[in-house]
Amino acid sequence: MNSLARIDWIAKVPGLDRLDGEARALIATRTPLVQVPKGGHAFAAGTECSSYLVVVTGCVRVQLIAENGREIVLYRVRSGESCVLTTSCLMTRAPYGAEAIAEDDVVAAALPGETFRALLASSATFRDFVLAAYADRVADLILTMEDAVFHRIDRRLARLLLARSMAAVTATHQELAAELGSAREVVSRQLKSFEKQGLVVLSRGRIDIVDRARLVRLADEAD
Amino acid sequence: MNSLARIDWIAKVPGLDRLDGEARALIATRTPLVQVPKGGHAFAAGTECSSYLVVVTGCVRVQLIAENGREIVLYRVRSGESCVLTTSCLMTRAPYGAEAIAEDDVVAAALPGETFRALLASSATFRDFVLAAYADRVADLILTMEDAVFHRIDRRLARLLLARSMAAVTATHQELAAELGSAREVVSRQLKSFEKQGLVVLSRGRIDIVDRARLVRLADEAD
DNA sequence: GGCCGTTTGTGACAAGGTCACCGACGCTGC
DNA sequence: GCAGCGTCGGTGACCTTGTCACAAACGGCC
Repeated sequence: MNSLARIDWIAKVPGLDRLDGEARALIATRTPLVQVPKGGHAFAAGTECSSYLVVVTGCVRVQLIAENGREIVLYRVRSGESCVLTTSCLMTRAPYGAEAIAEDDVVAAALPGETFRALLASSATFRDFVLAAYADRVADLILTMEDAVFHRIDRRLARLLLARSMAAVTATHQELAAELGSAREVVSRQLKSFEKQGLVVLSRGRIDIVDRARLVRLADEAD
Repeated sequence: MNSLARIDWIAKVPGLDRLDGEARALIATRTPLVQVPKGGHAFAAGTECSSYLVVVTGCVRVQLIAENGREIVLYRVRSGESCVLTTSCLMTRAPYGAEAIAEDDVVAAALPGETFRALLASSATFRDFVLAAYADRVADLILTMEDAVFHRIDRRLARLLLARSMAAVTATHQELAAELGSAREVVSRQLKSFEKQGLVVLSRGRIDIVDRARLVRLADEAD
């Protein structure tokens, strides 16, 4: 971590690189970098939740989990993005069933509360950064909501496959279902149907897309 | 409006009343109060969207609308709350299908962009206000999402009826369906079933709750 | 009363979620 | 090789929810 802190990581983080010099200096001196190993919970019980987290490298997946085990992915937090959920979580004390899970080994900057407040007071560029982060998250949430509540599962699955692949997707049906907030059986059936239509070829843990054009047409159909 | 502006409305708005004197003075002098009549769109096309809106009196309903006409209510904005969606909308330019509709005659304070930025720079209490507003909205969104994606319609409807009523709810089945993001027929069927179980009595535009205790039990059942 | 728009009821069907259970695959250790 | 085991995928039955088409009931208003 020390070796990481010594190089100017701030310049390499999209968003943070646009901060003014003073803010960057403050962050560089006052902000510990924390690491979360792949699969680890980024802000589950126990983590000190009193800081404003900005992802430096890696990707964090934020998802809802129901009591019966069903899941849905709300959004992902990547380099230069901030998990505003953490902050909201602190401020409102509402314990919703959301989890943040590291999809790779993640390095994040953890701005302590006082540093966060000091930066907000002193730096216009930092304020813009924070507000933009919130705006993006809210937009993500609403898009996810719209998709989950209004759209058919076949379109959503088609879009997910397209978004995830060059030619093939490496994922279990269970993982795809959790992404969409659906059930494994539903995804399995839908994929079988795609296979019958000649859109994909299925094998264990892997979906090969053989007719991308038609899959795109399916994904784009109005509804 | 002038007569409204002359009295110290700020003191009466929850949240804003905790701002420091300087911030209150700035808001009082620089912020026009705008009115939206009942049923009007609070930030649809045409409204100057470049300001930060805080509701003074009345209630604004924010909802998603699908192409096929289905709707779902995301959250409501009441006195002292801010529709951060507006701000997000500005910043990200993502045109999602969200609408804000006045449920009563609404009066809102429209902080112009420069005033908003000036207050953020000068007032710690204002910053807290804005961040808290965001946090609340995000929490609302996530709770709504959890409910819509994971929970059964009978529980959700029961809870909605309970939340809306002392003894009776005045609403059409269509309105209840739009609140929940479901379809009118589904709500009608469900209400009929409630009636058969002796929980409610139905009449046109009105649902009378006759066995509140059992309705509560239904709403609280795990699932 | 008759007309008209709104609200509610209903049956048939499609889509999606749940449950139970099985079989197929891939790995590990022998 | 192969036996055992855990994960992954397939399937049928059934239930809930959403969609469609239409009809009946209600409440105002001439």
